[in-house]
Formats: sequence, C-alpha cells, structure tokens
Amino acid sequence: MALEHVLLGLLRKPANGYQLKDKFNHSLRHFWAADLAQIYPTLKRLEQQGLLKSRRQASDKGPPRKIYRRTRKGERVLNQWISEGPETGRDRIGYLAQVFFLDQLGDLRAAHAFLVALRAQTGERLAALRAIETGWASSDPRYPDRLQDADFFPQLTLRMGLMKLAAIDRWCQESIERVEHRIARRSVKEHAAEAGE
Amino acid sequence: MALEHVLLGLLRKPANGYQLKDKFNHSLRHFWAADLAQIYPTLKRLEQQGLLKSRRQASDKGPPRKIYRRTRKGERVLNQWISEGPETGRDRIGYLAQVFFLDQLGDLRAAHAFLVALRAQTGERLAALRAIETGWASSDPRYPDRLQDADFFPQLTLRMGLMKLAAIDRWCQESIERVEHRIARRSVKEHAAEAGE
DNA sequence: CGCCGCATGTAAGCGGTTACATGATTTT
DNA sequence: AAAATCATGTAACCGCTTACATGCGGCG
Repeated sequence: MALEHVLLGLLRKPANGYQLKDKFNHSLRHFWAADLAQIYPTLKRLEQQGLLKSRRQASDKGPPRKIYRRTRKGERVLNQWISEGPETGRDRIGYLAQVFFLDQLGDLRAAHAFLVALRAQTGERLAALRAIETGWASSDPRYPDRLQDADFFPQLTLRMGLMKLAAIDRWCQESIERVEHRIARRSVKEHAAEAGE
Repeated sequence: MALEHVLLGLLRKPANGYQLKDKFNHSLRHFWAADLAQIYPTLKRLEQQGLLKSRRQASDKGPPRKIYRRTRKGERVLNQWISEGPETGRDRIGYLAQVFFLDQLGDLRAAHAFLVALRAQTGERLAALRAIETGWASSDPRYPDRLQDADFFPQLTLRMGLMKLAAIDRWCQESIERVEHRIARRSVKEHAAEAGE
C-alpha cells in the first residue's frame, strides 16, 4: 500500500490522525487525497506491524488524541520505499480516456466544449498553485534554493505541479484551436455539398 | 466505475474480451492499464445492466469467442459520462510522494540518484511515444489534422502524453541541477568547517 | 513433448470510498 | 440553539490486482 508509506513520511514528527489529515490537505493535496476513514485503520495496521507506536494524550479542546510516533523499523521501511526507485506508469487519467472517445459524441461542438471546460479546470488549479508559490516566496527569503532540505523537496513537487499544469494548459489551447479549424473546414464542406445538390 | 465507460467507448465495434485487452495494450496503454481478470467480470456486469449484449461465435483457432455489442442504452451511458465534463483531480502520483520525502533519506546523493532514475524512466517512455508518433505520421499522410475524428482524438491523447513527459523531463533536468548545486554548496561548507576546527 | 498465443473465467484479498456513529468544545 | 471544528472510529461496498484453473491449436 502506498498510503502506508506516505503516512510514514509524514510522521517525521509525532502526530495524531486528525493532524495527518490536515497535513494532507495542506501540502500533498495536489497529487494525493486521503480520507480520515482510511487514515485511522492504516495507522492501526502500521502499529500492529511495529512501524509506529502510539500513546494517548489529553487535549485542551475536544476528546483525547492518539499520538503516533515512527519507530526505527518504520524509518527503515520508508527509506526502502524511496530507495526502490520512482513509482511510475500506474497512472489512470480519467479525462484522457474521455478525450480518447470524444468523437463518439458525434458533435464537434460538444467536443470543443469539453476541451474548453478542461482548460478552465486546469486554469483554476494552476492559479491555486501559483498563489501558493507567490505566498511562499514572499514569506520566506530563502525560497526556493536556500530552503532547508525538508522544504526544498516539497518545493520541487510544487514546481512539478506548476510545470505539468502549464503543459496541460498549452495542450488545451492548441487542441481547442485544432478542433475549431476542424469545425470550420467541415462547415465549408457542407456548404459546398449544398451548392452541389 | 471508470473501466465500464472505457469498455463502452472501446465497443464502438463489437469485440470479445481478449480483443479489448489488445486494444488497451495498443492505444490506451499510456494512460490506462487494464487486466483481463478485470475486463471479463466488468463485461458481464455491463450485460446484466443492459448496456451490452453478447453472442457466442466459433473461432478458427482456439475456443469460441464471446462477442459483445453495445446497446443503445450503452451508447447513452457513454455519452453521458463524457458530457458530464472532464474527470480531473483524482490522480495519485506515487513518484511525487517519494520526491516529497526525499530529504528523509538524509543523503543528497541518494536523492540525486532517485531523480536521475526518474529522468531515465521518463526518457524511455518519451522515446516510446515518439516512436509511435513517427510511425503513425509516416504511415498516414493525413496525420495529424486530416485524420478522421475517430483517430484525431486519440492522436490528441498521444500529443498530451508527449507534452506531459517533455515537461516532466524538463523538471527532472532542472531539479537534478539544483540538487547538484546543493551538494556542491554543502561540501564547500564542510571544508570551511574543517578549516575552522 | 512442451511452450506460446488465443480464449474465458473464478477466488482471495487489498486498498479505498461512502456512509454511519459518537461526542466534546468553540464559534455564530 | 445551531453549526463548525476537533477527534476517533466502524461497516458495507466497490474496483482492482494477483493468483489460480481450464482448454484449444500451432510451432519448434
């Protein structure tokens, strides 16, 4: 399981399940979503495997927390996961499957609308990432290359998000144009056919 | 389920499970993997839902085939899936999670090696896509903008793969360089510290 | 004779999502 | 008084992967 490894990575410092969820929402959200209902049982399992240890701790506000701490065995497993090399090629890209079948709508204008919608979504996500970047850059003068390692590598993932979304946006632009040409060409042909009848 | 929709899209023309697997391997492989053990039960379920119909047909070589054909209801469901707009943001990117925690290896040279390996993998996939593109371009003079719609949209997905992998490759390049600078800077500091002792 | 390609399936298990259940504290 | 936030969990279900089971026909 991959979530196991991500939790081990996040537990560089001790934390409880709820805090881990927040960490997901703040830093990893753009390429990894996690649910509390998945986090809790996974933490439990990791403890059973001896990769984590937990202790209860009273909280000022709300019920007591169950705080997990990574064991040395847990560290070793994390290290091994990364050392095994990059996990690539398992991606399933839903919107690309949709694009693949776009002709089956039988309506180029509907296909066009799909691409326009995709570009809008991409633009939103791109704007969100850019906002994070400018915020970070303005709050820390060491951004990006004088950050300490623990922040530098997350910064690299942000940069990857930015570059990928920019590439998707460029693709949307050019694809939309090409579909527009297609529509124009087709209507010319139709007129020619009508004139010929 | 998403595989359901992809199978519906692939069944523009009737086919059996084994052929569908081949279609996956030929055209969708780069953004969607599918297993026979998943395809067969899914086809069965789609038939139970009235989105497909099947008939047995003897084969020259090997056992008889079970050929599925899409019903009008199946067409409607496919259409609806695409019309609901692009499915984005559900992606879990394993290697980015690994990059995120790369500092925890506690060894910049190991992190560097990871990025080099990622770049190598990216390069391989990029080369594979480029080979497909040049093959297609040389075998069909209509490539890319005079292809018929049923080929044009798949061509768009190929182009997306190319652009994304190129972006990842650029990111790898610049990230590797930045890590190298980091290593160099660090060793300078170490020398300074030694001199100071 | 064994292996490969064609062809169809089942069973077990895993990882993840959705929905449900509970309850304290803080904010509106 | 109601809603939001903090906090932990369970149960049911779903989709997918891995492994297993079966069998035909052609090739070396």
